[in-house]
Amino acid sequence: MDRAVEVYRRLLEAYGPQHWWPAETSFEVIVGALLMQQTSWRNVEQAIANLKRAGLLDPKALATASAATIRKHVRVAGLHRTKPARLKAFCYHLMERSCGDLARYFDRPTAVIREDLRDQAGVGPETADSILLYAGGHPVFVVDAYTVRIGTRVGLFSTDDYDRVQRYFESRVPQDVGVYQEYHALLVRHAKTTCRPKPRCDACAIQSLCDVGHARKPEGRGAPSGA
DNA sequence: ACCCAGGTGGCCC
DNA sequence: GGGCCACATGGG
Repeated sequence: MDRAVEVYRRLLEAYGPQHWWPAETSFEVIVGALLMQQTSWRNVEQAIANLKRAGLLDPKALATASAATIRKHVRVAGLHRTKPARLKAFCYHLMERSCGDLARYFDRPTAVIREDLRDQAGVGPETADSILLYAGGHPVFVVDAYTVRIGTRVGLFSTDDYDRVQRYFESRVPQDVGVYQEYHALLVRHAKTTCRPKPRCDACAIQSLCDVGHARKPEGRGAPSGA
C-alpha cells in the first residue's frame, strides 16, 4: 500500500474519525478559515461566537458592517488591522458573486472557484483550499504547516512547497472529499497531540507512524512520480 | 521572558 | 523567484 495511504490508515486507527471542520455552516467555515491564520483556534472560536451573538455571522451583515464594528468582535483573533477588512471584503465578494448563496457560489468548477478565492485579499493557497474542501465540498488536499512538518518528519517527502506537497497527496490518496477532509483533520489532530515544532519523532505518540518512513527514502525535490 | 498558533503579502536582492 | 519579515492577540 502507498505510504501516504498507510499514514492515513494509522492516524485514523489511532485517533478515530475527526468529523472536521468544527463549524455549523459553510459560512462559519469560511469565516473561521479567514480568521484562523496564524492564530489559535480557541481565539477564532471566541471571535465567531462574538459575531454570532451580534447577529453578524451572515454574508450580507458582514459585507455591510463597518470595519470598526467587525474589529470590535474579532479583535481576539489578532491581526486586527487586516482581518476585519479582509472579512468584510470577502463577504462583499460573496454577495456580488452569488448574493451570499454559498450553494450557488460553490456550484462551479473547482478551478474557477479557486481563482475567485485567490483573488481575494488575505486568501492564500491554504485558505482557498480549506474553503473549497470544507465549505464547498470540493476534492482538494489542504496543505498546512502541520502537513509539511509531519510529512517531512515521517519521511514522505522533503519539500515545503505548497503545490508539490499537494500533488504528492492528490496523486496517491483516492480523490475523495470525505477522505481528504478526514486526512487533513487527522494531521492537525496528531500535530496538536504530539508532533510539536521542536520535539523529534522519538517523542511521537504513534511510533508506528514514524516506522512508515523507514521503509524507503523520502521523495526528492523532483516532481512526484505519477503526478 | 520567551515560543507558538491550521498564513499572507510586501519587501529586498 | 526565493528568502526574510511584520502582522497582533492569547496561552503554555
